[in-house]
Amino acid sequence: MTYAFKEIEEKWRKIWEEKRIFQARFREDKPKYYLLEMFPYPSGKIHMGHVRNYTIGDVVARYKTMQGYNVLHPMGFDAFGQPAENAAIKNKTKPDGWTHKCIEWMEFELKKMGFSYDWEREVSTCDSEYYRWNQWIFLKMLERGLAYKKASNVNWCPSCETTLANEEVIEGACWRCHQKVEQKDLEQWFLKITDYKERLLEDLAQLKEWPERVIAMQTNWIGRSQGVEIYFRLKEKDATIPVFTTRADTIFGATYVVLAPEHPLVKEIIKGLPQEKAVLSFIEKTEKVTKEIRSSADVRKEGVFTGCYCVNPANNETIPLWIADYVLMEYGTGAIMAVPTHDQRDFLFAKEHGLPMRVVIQPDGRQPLEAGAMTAAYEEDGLQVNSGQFNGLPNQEAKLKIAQWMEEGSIGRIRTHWRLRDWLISRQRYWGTPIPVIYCTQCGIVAVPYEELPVVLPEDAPFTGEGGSPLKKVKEFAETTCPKCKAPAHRETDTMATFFDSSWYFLRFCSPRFEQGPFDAKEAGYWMAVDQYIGGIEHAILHLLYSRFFTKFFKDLGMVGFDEPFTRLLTQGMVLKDGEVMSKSKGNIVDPDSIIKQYGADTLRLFILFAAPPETELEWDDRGIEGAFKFLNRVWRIRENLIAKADASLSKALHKAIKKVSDDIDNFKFNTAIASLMELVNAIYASGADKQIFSKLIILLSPFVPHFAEELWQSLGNGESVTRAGWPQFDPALLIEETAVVVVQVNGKVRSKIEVPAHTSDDELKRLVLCDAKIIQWIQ
RNA sequence: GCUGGAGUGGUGGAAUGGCAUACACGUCGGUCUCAAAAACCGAUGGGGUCACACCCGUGAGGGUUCAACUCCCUCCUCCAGCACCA
Repeated sequence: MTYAFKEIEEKWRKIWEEKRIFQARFREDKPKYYLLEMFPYPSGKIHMGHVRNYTIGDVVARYKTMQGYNVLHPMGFDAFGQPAENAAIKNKTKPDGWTHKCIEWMEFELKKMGFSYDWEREVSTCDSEYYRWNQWIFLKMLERGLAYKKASNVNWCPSCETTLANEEVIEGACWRCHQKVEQKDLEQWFLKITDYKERLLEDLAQLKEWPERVIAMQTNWIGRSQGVEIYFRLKEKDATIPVFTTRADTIFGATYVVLAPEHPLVKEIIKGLPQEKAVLSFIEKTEKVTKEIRSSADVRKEGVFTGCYCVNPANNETIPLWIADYVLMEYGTGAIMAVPTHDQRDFLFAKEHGLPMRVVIQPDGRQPLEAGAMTAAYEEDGLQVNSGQFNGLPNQEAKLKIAQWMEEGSIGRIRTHWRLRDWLISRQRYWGTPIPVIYCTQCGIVAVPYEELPVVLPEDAPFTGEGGSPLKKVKEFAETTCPKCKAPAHRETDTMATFFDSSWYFLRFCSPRFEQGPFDAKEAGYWMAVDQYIGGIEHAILHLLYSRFFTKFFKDLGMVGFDEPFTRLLTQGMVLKDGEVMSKSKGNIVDPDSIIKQYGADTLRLFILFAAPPETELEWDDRGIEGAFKFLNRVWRIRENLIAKADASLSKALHKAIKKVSDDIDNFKFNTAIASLMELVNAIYASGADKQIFSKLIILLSPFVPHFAEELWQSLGNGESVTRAGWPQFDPALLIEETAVVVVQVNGKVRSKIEVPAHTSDDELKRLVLCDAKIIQWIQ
């Protein structure tokens, strides 16, 4: 017989809901704990990734509650976005209806897992009561010059028919549909995240409880690099080319300068030169080649001589000016000084085109380099040569000295360069937050007045799936009057990127029905920061960087008093089947719902926690789920075999387990926490448990398998819900062993084990060891 | 190329520098049963032995240490992120 999980789970879920047992109240007198899992996109069905993410969070939430914390554990939906729109096009429905149906169904599925959410705080980003605050935040940014519109070359996904932020382009493809991203010149809305680059970088140091790799990824993404901007004057022209370099120490080895084909100066300086035609045709040729092909490593470096010369400001040498496709307009100044001897790319280019080379750094104590004989650039450290007054210095030292020297002589400037670009937020799509701006022929760009928010997304829009924002075609929406001069005007018809919505939802959860602002500063002051955030690694840059940016913005507005929104971060691993990510196309999906039907939610929760540590990938295993189910039944049967008074040794085993489970949950080692409970259960099978010990076991199990634990807890007559039971304390006295097994090694090899009383003195121990028969034969 | 992480039984995975392989799956054996399933008990890294003893063993090779999966050095392989970033 197996336990009746279906009835049990339904029964307790209903009772918990009726008693509003997970409701979080603003109580400044109590220590708080804000536990948050990344809210889902309402696709309609939950998958194993959700189950894993939310089960991990639920264990911690329940554990912290039982420890006496006032826990905030909310849930909501990241409900704007393209899938709803695509579904609408396909099924000829409305995104709104489709989304709400999905939310309803997903809520139902999440509830079946027994997660301890305070559903009264639920928010959906597609509700105007939520997105009006997106608009409010946007206007605040507009006021401060942090939101601006500019024409530029932007990422364009041809299949989603919309622009994309840099962060949304993964290996040259759209993060959502994996189509190749193109470049387009468009006028778009940007957020000036670059104003916060220093703080976004520096404050990473505060995030001591974030995974290192996320810190590393963000550091890379922000991409600070320290160097010098050096000015190369053109010969016989009135122009100067600034180049950026991190290797000022190699300036005396710069034997030519290279511009990116798109460099604005190019067309101007080649005018009338014999090379003009060749240069123009080269530019045309590179334009056709996509960015992706250009940046692949094995492509030959192509280029062309401009016919112009410039002057190396360090040694006043006249050097040629080239154009090459390996120089990128979007990094640095779009121009480089080429040092073929000490940069591998320059080396290849110089070899290809027969350009001069000069060694300026010699390896210390090794065979000196000779430019003509080199087969690769020498990029390591060494001593300066051919470098005027800097000869003989170690290059790292020279790097600083040369930089200072150039600043003093006004031939260069010490500069810091950043990789981070401003965040492109306009999307040519319908299902998102309307950007609250009006265009007036008289007044230009006019903000929608705060009192007119929200700018509501019209319910009806034509979804043909053919080009352009659907909102453009909704006259009642697009046509309006200017708030300033009352003349006819039209609205912005682009909507905001959905990452805008999710950049502050954690603040909304603190006071989800607040009407005077995006959140109540007082309540947010109590609940924030999020003590523990849990979600997928795919947001390591995107969502996590944007949320950090928003938080700093709110701090500047005086709305919050902290710099960072998420104190501790856990990124959970993916759920695999047969070594591959579960996906429809591979047909290897295990549907959580079918597992719940067969074994119950508790078994699913237990398996997913036990099978692997949370940060690593988890291989789905049907036999493993069977094992989890068997374990629960094994626990279940203890109740029928309780004895009057358990052996003292069992009490010790229990206290050991209490310590182990507590420590392990604190450190997210759910798999070993469960293993220690299995050991305790094995001990109970060996010696028999009494009601008191069994009750404690149930408390320890309850964060993992809450329905199961609640049923046993109450059937033992323990009264009030196990969720209110209080986390057990272990008695340190019981953890002290009376005897210890001493392992005796001779020359590093285990030769004997002897059991001695706990406080045996060293001398006594030595004596015992030396007369141990097994040891004697090894110490001759 | 740079950055981060990983490599342990047949499998998922444990191990503050101190008994490598906890716990589970699988397999084998036993109890119960006419039988099977379930349940319960036990065995289970490799070599070796009737059985012990003993030897080998945490990707490879060195090193530190009385003692290394763990620390240091040099490699290899795999995963992830970024990448003609000047």
